[in-house]
Amino acid sequence: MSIVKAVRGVRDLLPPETDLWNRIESTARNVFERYCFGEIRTPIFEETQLFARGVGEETDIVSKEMYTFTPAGDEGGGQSLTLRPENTAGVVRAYIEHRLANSGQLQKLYYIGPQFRRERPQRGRYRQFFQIGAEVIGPPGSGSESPVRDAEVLEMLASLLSELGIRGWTLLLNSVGSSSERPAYVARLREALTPVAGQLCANCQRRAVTNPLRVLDCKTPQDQPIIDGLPRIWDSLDPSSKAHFNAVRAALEACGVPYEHDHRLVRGLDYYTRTTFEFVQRNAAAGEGELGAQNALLGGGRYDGLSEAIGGPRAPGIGFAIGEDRLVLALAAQSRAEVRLADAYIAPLGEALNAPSLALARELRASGLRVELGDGSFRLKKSMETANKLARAVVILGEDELASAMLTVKSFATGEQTKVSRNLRELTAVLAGNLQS
RNA sequence: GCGGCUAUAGUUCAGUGGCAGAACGCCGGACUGUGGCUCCGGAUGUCGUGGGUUCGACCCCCACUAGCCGCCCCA
Repeated sequence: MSIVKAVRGVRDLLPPETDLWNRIESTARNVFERYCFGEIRTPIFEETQLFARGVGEETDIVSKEMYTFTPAGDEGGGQSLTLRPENTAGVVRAYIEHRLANSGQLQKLYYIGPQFRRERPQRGRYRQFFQIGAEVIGPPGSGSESPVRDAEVLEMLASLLSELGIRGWTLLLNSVGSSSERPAYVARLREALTPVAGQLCANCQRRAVTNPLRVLDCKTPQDQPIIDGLPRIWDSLDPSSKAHFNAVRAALEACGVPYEHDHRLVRGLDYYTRTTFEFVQRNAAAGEGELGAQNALLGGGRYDGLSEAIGGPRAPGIGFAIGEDRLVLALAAQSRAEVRLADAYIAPLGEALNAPSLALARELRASGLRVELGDGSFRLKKSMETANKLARAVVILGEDELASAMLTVKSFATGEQTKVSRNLRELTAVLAGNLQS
């Protein structure tokens, strides 16, 4: 019989790597708290409609990457459901459904959780992947349209990456204009491409027809002079979009967050308007290669029309999604995960000492120490070997110790062995002292 | 979805058409109450799965599966 394995593109996360995941998540929660965001948890699947209308029917995500299924039977049978490929649409759906607009206030929400896309897996890209994201959304009049919200979110991200210890990131910033400016630009771009498309690489010849914006992403060196000569989206923006963008820049400069205005940054989701951004790690010295072709650590932007697209009231907003898998890759390259040693390993000498040893472990653990418990069937030598692998100190509990109420404690750091009375206060003092040395 | 590379011990990897290997890790050894370093010994295994060629396949061929790299796209 063949062994059942995890399906393609998904994986198990095991200790000690999960320590790193937990550290990333608690750092993110901590930062979000300081910016007064609250956590939202939306369902892992939604009506397929939500993504079709929110993310965009023509995007790759919706047209070919979704896990869509139709449950058979009972109530609501036949309804098409989809594992969420991203979380912004779900958050905005919840915003509408719970009438959060009625508070009149800005809503600041963050989420951490798995997302699902059926893409070809490779380094830094999985079919179940984890995103840490946040959204700032609110009705007109709540200030959700203000460029200071964009800048605040970007500044928060810069702080988060810095607190996580991510080095060598670059913030790429652009404006894709409003939902009316962008189609006008695409038309101009298409027109400009027509005479020169024949000189571009094969990829771009296809893109020029299917998705002209993507031509701007081309990395083929020979194409660069031609692409540089194409019209810039900036020149298609109206004065208010330009003013918005300039205000974001001014605020970033005021707080010292470095960025690059990347005229070519276009993003794949239909709902983006005005500000779009990515934080990429492409500096060789900071470990490029760890992320492979997936050098985007996070991406996001403004989505002033999303709520209306899925049937809600006008509710401009801005948000981002961090690829947690990629943060882990970037951080793992900087420091290898290590198994954390226990503060003490209790070694019972003989099975009769198992019970009193568990009682001792309970007390030490209750007082906050990390304690491993041995097994009385082990010989002392084996207990010592095991203890040395797992803990900083060993507490020996044999017949002598039981009779005298004096435990034997040996530090692996110093090699010193002492007798300590079986007293929680004294024991914890000795073990805590050992952690210092 | 398309293209390229890869799959051997728990891990990282050698290997040859004719007995399956190294390092690390693991277990054991004097010692029925003492770890780390060293020494000695041991097991590592359906050589990814299924077919085919051959007297004989871990090796050659085909298919499948998975991983990695790239494309597309994205976090």
